[in-house]
Amino acid sequence: MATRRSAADKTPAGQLTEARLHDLIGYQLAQAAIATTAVYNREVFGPDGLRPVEYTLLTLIAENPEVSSARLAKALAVTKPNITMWVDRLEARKLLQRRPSPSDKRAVLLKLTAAGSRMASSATRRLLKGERDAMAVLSAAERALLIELLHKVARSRPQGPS
Amino acid sequence: MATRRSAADKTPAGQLTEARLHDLIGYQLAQAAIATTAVYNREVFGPDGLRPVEYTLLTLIAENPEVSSARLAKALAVTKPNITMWVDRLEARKLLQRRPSPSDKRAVLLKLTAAGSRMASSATRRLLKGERDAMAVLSAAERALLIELLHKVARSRPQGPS
DNA sequence: TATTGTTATACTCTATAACTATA
DNA sequence: TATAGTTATAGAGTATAACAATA
Repeated sequence: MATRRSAADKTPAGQLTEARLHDLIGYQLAQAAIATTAVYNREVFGPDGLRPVEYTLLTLIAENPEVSSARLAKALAVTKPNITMWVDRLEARKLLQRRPSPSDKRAVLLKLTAAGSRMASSATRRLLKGERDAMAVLSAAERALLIELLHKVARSRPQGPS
Repeated sequence: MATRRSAADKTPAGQLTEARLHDLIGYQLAQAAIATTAVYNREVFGPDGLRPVEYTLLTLIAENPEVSSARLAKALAVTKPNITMWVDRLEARKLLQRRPSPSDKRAVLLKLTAAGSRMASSATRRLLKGERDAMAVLSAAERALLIELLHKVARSRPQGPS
């Protein structure tokens, strides 16, 4: 397959031709991420000093109370030491707490503090509004469709016991 | 707006609930990128040792002969010193050449060597096939639609003289 | 034997600041 | 004054290896 080519086949900035990259999902994801990162930096990193990983961790922990580091590492496709480092920082900021698991004495259960919970919620609210405003070219239906298609791509991720 | 929620509202790996992140384009882009990165690593980084930025630079230069570093920096939303470093590496591998611009004595024009051109082309071929195979859940029409929606998101990027 | 989480360490990538040469 | 490109340097983020404790 080949999608329609047009004179608009230029990079959003710099005005370079990118016809050969047009059909590459990986490249187009990276270009789109430049836009969402700008929204993130304005709405969350600026006000709260939260890194994208930190925001994501807070939100996943909020929704999955007492989740373990190991499962978070798998969900985000990063290593365990990396999670340890971010959890250290979030704990130092008193946004979450570590508690020993009663059932498995190796495991550490993670739980947000009230402050962490509040910060995660307000960040989500600002992000949703920020993205909606910045990407007003997308209708509600188009946004929903985009999300579903991105889900399909994400689910194609190799699972494996890695 | 709120898109349909379901029991399938879990991270692809780790099986964590992610309902609050469901509608965030930035998060879903990151999750989708995990899948495309896996394809990239298998199809290009493994065989050719080319980093994603390197592949992108080669391809943009192939399509925009004698492009300048400054325009590439804008297109990829990175700094000029960063481009200098990658161009250094690509030049050391004899995949591209630097030539002084005749019209503007400050500028350096970039041009692929035959080897660089060959590598970029074959990488693109492998990536397109690799993505198509890995993301077979997407029909051709869905892939085309996804690309168009990602384009719309990318075009929402703040332009500015930065 | 495998897994959880941590520490110590090294590497990769990107950015900022300062400089030159030219426009 | 502004821009193109480079150098030098520092910072952010991630990974690998090795370990202790537990399953």
